[in-house]
Amino acid sequence: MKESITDGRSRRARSQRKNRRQAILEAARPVFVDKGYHQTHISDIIEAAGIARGTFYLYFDSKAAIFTELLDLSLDELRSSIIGVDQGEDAPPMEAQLMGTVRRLLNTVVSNRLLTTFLVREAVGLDEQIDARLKAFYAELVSYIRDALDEGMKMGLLREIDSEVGAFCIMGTIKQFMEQVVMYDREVPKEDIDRVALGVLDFNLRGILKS
Amino acid sequence: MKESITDGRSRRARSQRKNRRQAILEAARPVFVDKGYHQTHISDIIEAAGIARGTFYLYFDSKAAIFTELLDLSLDELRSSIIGVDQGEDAPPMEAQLMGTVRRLLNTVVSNRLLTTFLVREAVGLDEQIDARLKAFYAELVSYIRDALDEGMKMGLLREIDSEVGAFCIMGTIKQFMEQVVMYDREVPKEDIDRVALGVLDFNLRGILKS
Amino acid sequence: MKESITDGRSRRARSQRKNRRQAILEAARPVFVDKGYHQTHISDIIEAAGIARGTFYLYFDSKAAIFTELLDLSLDELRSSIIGVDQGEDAPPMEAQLMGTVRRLLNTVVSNRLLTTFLVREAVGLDEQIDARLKAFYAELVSYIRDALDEGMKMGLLREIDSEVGAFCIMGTIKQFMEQVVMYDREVPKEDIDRVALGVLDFNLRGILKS
Amino acid sequence: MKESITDGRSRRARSQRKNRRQAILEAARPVFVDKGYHQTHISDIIEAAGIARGTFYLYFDSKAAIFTELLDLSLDELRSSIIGVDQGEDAPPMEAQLMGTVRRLLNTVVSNRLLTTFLVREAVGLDEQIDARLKAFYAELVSYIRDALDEGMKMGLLREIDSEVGAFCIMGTIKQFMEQVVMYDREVPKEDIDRVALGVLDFNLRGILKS
DNA sequence: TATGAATGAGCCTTCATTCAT
DNA sequence: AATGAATGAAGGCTCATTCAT
Repeated sequence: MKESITDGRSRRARSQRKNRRQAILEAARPVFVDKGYHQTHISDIIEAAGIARGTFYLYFDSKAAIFTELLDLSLDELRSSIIGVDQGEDAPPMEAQLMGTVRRLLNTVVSNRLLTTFLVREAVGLDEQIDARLKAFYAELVSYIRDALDEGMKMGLLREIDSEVGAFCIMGTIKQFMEQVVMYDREVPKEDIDRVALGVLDFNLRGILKS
Repeated sequence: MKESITDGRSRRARSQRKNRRQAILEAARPVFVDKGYHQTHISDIIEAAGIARGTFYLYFDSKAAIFTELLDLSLDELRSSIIGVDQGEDAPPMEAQLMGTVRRLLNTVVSNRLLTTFLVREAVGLDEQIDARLKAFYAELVSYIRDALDEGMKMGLLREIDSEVGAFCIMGTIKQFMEQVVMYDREVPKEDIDRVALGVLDFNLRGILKS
Repeated sequence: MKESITDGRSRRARSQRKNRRQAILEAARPVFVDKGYHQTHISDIIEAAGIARGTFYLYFDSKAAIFTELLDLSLDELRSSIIGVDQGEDAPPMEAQLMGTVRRLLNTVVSNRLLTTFLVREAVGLDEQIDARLKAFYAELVSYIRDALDEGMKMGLLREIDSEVGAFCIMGTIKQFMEQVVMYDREVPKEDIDRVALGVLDFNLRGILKS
Repeated sequence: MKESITDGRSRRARSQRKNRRQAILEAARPVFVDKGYHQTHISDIIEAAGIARGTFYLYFDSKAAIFTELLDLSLDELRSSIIGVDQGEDAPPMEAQLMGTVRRLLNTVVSNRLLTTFLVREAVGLDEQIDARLKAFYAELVSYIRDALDEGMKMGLLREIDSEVGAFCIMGTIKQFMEQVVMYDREVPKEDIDRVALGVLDFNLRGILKS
């Protein structure tokens, strides 16, 4: 009896469940962003989500769990805004491609300030697992950049530099940009982003030295 | 009467008092570095320092207070390793001077890993005051770099770039370096530092582009 | 939706909540009476109430809060045993009326020794707020008595005395009686109360002087 | 050698010691009065006395000890202002004598507000020993009054009342007066005291009833 | 599935007292 | 006798998590 009608029900249920999870996640995000991990209490989350205390634990194992999940989501979003630069590696000139990546990245950062905040503000020390996550993400990014640099050198487009060092320098400029965005949380006009993106790109490409 | 005996006594007392403070400070530093602010309990500190609970509060007002002091010390150390580059602005060639600064900075970072960890790991969200401290420090640094860039441009040594953007890009490469150092907390040989410092400098000066 | 289910549930919840509060209050009262404010620890209260530490803070903000509430309750009980003397001011002879009040008051005091103890033992100095509460209560009482005296004088029933002074003298005899009751915490037989009440009344009415 | 000169020294020493004790006591009194027992910390006392922490414990065993001593002093002062009424029991008319006592008592109270505060404000619950002290004092006072009443009745000067009840009623009016004095800690002019003392006496003697 | 009352481990801080100098 | 640094027991309160309904 119960089983017979389960199909429709459980579908709905499952979908509802997903929605609930999603809703809680979305409700929690700005809270975490606003108050930081430690200052965000379960009370804040359930209040923001409009659910009861117990309900929260129906969908998430712990405070750390929801935070980690949120972090992962953020990382994925950011990741996907970068990856894809490789696609169509054949034709477009190197510089244009890089410019595209940087611009895309910065735009993602700006339009997802909440997301970015995690990566910048909640850096390390919360939880072993979270630490590892972030570390891995950045390592991945650096590795990705390094490969791109190696490729560029092989193609004769780039100077012969220590690609490891170059990669994390680039990583550094990007992170710093993210931090700026997070810190001055005013609205940033599109053209400003472009100007800065261009500046960052220019810096990374040519450095500061004349000629 | 009180004053007459006090001289010798209080001198000793004051000196001892300073020593105690210093000792507690030094004992607390690695604990904070190791476990992070939140996971460090007063118990850990007093155990490390070999003092009683109450003694701690004889020298520091609170956990936040000792942490802030430690942070300030770190900031000062780092600051003093940077500032001073301007001195003798007349003769030494720009590049050499910059190289000196970068090398000095990186060396400071490496040889004070504990110190560096604060600046990188405990970034934000602990305490309004601590946040402000860090923010101010980095702002100061960026401002310092920007001035140097403006000067360099005026002297015709540097390309005409957005000095604001350039400054925080450089800041970013430095911070990233610091992070690397902190994360992989193996011993780093001097020559490696030099290699990387050179790499970072090279990156900042010439970027990655050929020619 | 939330509201629709809430009706029945929350009613029960609210009622239970009230019960819990009440239970804690009742459990705390004898503890406070027995050990005094400062010697009563949260541990004592929760032990007496048979609840967990956190539960206490679910219902009361602090130790001071529950004490204040208990005090207020006591004051109210006592107040209500006094006020009402005015009612039916037309017929009953002054003396009988007063006798009634005094008897009622003393009876309240005796049958609520716990209550009385607060007013006598925890006098002052615990907390600004608590102090103010007590002061206000006694001021109110004195004022009430003074008005009654003034009325009595106007009606020609009482000697012309300084009603202010008279009022606090009466207040004093009452408080002293309360103190006696609290101090010798043996059971007091009804007839004793009556005897003493009569004695107090007699004293207040006629003083000690012959004729 | 040491012993030979000890006479003079130890005399001076003993005298100094006495002075120190006295000085600390006097310094502590207003602090206790101002802040109450619990809010007065050893720090406050030694600061007021201008001595070192350890020195305090050279003269007093504990916080409770100095408080108790201060209390005893106060009680003695008050006691001595009352007792003495008996002296010259032969001639002076009862009323005059009583009036004298009351006036003397009230004056003592007013001119020793610090002293009085102890008896009123720090009433009970601090310490078993202190409690007992106060209880004993008041019991003694009541007993003294009761005896006087009994005497007065035997002499045919007073109405036949329950001397026990009468005694504590009188005690109550006195205590209430003390409280008033303590609570409104403005300066009270001599003539006011007299007026009130007269009022209190009048009340105690004749009550409130006409004729 | 949802609720929210209950739990209790854990932590920071205070302050009377001791004791080496 | 005087000092004041050191001690450590003790207590109020928080908050993530559980569980009966």
